[in-house]
Amino acid sequence: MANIRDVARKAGVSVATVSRYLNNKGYISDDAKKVIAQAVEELNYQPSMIARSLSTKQSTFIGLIVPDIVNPFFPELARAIEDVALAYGYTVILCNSDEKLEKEINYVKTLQQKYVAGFIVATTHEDAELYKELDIPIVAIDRRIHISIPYVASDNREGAKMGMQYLLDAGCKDIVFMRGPSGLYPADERFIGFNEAVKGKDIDTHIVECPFHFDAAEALVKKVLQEQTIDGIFASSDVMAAGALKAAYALGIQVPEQLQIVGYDGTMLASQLTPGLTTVAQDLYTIGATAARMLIKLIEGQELAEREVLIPAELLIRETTRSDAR
Amino acid sequence: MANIRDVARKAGVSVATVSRYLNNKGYISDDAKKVIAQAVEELNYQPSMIARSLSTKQSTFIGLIVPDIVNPFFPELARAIEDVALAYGYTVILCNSDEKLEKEINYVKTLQQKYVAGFIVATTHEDAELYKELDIPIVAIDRRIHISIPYVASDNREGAKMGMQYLLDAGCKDIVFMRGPSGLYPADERFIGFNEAVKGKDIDTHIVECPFHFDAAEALVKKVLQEQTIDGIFASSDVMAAGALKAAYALGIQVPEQLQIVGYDGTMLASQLTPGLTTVAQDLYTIGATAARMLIKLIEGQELAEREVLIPAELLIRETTRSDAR
DNA sequence: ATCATATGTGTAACCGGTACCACATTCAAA
DNA sequence: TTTGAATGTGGTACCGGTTACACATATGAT
Repeated sequence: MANIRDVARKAGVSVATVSRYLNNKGYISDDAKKVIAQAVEELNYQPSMIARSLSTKQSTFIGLIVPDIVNPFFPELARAIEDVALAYGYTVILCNSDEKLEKEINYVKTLQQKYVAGFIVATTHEDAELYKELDIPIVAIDRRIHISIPYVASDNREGAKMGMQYLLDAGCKDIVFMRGPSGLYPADERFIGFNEAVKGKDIDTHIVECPFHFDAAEALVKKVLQEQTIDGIFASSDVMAAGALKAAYALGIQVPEQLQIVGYDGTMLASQLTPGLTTVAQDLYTIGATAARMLIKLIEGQELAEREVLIPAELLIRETTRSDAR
Repeated sequence: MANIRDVARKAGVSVATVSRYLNNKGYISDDAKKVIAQAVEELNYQPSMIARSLSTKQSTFIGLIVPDIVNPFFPELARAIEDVALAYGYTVILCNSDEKLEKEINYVKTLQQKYVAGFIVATTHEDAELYKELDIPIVAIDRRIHISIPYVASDNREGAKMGMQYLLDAGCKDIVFMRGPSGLYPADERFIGFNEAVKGKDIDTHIVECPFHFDAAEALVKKVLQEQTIDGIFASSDVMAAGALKAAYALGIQVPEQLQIVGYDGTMLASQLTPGLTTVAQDLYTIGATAARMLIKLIEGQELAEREVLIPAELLIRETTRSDAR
């Protein structure tokens, strides 16, 4: 592969001029531009990002740390991030932390050595010292890290309120709220939203805490449904809701006739389930794209208009709830 | 951040000695080792991968190109690849080609500039000149590129045969086979396996071609079910099967009582559906891990024992088929 | 005693860019 | 005419590693 000196030689100019041309920086005559463009073309020259990185101590890599790539929530986010990163000339490095802090730390270290330009992080471990002390740009996504770190997520509180309100309107009187792990910011927010919707209403609610995993949710709901009669479940994620649906099915409970279910997230999974899952949809694409744009701004030294952005959620009504009940 | 010269100075040796120490290469006295280790420790030194890459023209990045990250099949593969890459000190760069050749080409170019060490590719565009001409290691996964390029996938032919056989054993007489896009290697292979299972049997079969997308599958199956009576569907992917399930549900057709469905892939989706989807499970983790190990061998200049490996598939029997029919 | 080989270390060129600084030239304002 | 800013270009040190080569010493074989 040709290097910048080859181009300079062929074009009959200095490497400095070629470099200026490539970076659109400083003064260059039209003549020089033409002759360099020609040489670049003929040699099929592509600048080495590695050399550039070494020299500038910058790179066009973005590290994306997610806790569980198999959870459909994260690939949808990743897709959006990837899209805008590509548009701005950045490349995304995928890191699956498996919800282990240790792996997160390991990744951050490794990627620093490789000069990543910034991180987008969905961490399980809030308030992690790790990130606060890093001197490269970071944007937190879905899960907040620290007030000092820019954050983008959906409006979990309003979303949960909306989902719960819908279940109430649908006539449910005996509702299980499956909350996510306590201490996890979005899970806590959704819980607050749920409480706001329920306050003052004359209904029975049961709170259960559940990790964002299918199997755990299924087992938990099965147990709950065996112990008491319930006519509504509001799950804090689509995966959980899928587990709930499966549990109801196993017990011969009809959805939505006997039991209505609302999920959260708005992933593909929700639409692919049978019956289709009514869910509070986060605008995953917008969240991911916004986070990516914010990070790139940060990387390029621009100011952020807002350090915290909440994207409104939207209720997607499908078949696990009864619209006729309204 | 400290560099190698700082370490050398602190340890009172030359940079060459430090480099040798770091790479475990050439002769080094125990004294030198000790004093360098000390200096590395004190300075919290971490070698720059960028500088190393520039010098050696190698890197520890692996490019992973997938056609659709939102399809649950690929994240599960990615997870495995990522796991073994990490274990060997490599980092995975995620590229979502959106099934567009143009994006694939763009990625390959970009990553070459960044000196990726190799690619793992699931391409939609077989026989792509692009890859044949690349002079860095490549492993094809799921979808074959060219005989010259190492390939790992599940044994699609046997898998399809097994799935179809099961549907036959379950008593289905009127079966729709939803094949994937023709020309796509795994789709063609599964079709062959299907034919092998069906040959000489006295049953009606209907072949429909369908992309690996939920919506298309749902619409197609709905149409088919309205036009004729069917008692079995063998779908070429779990996502397709989910669409079929949804279509049956919409038409009030009971699964598995009136209609039995078998999927293909063995993704999480299959287990999360209600009823649970009987499916021919590819060992996604093994496939991904094997591909990653092969690529790393190639990168490190070792010979491959086999250039083509097929991982056996396994039938996962769940609730969209009737075991009692056997 | 001599020579070959193994062991150990340092110097400096090189990888492919960037960017500081020096040096020309042109052109308009003073 | 002088001055100085704007425009245009080149030389070269530097980023932080690797490694070929030179050189020194110890060890063992002949």
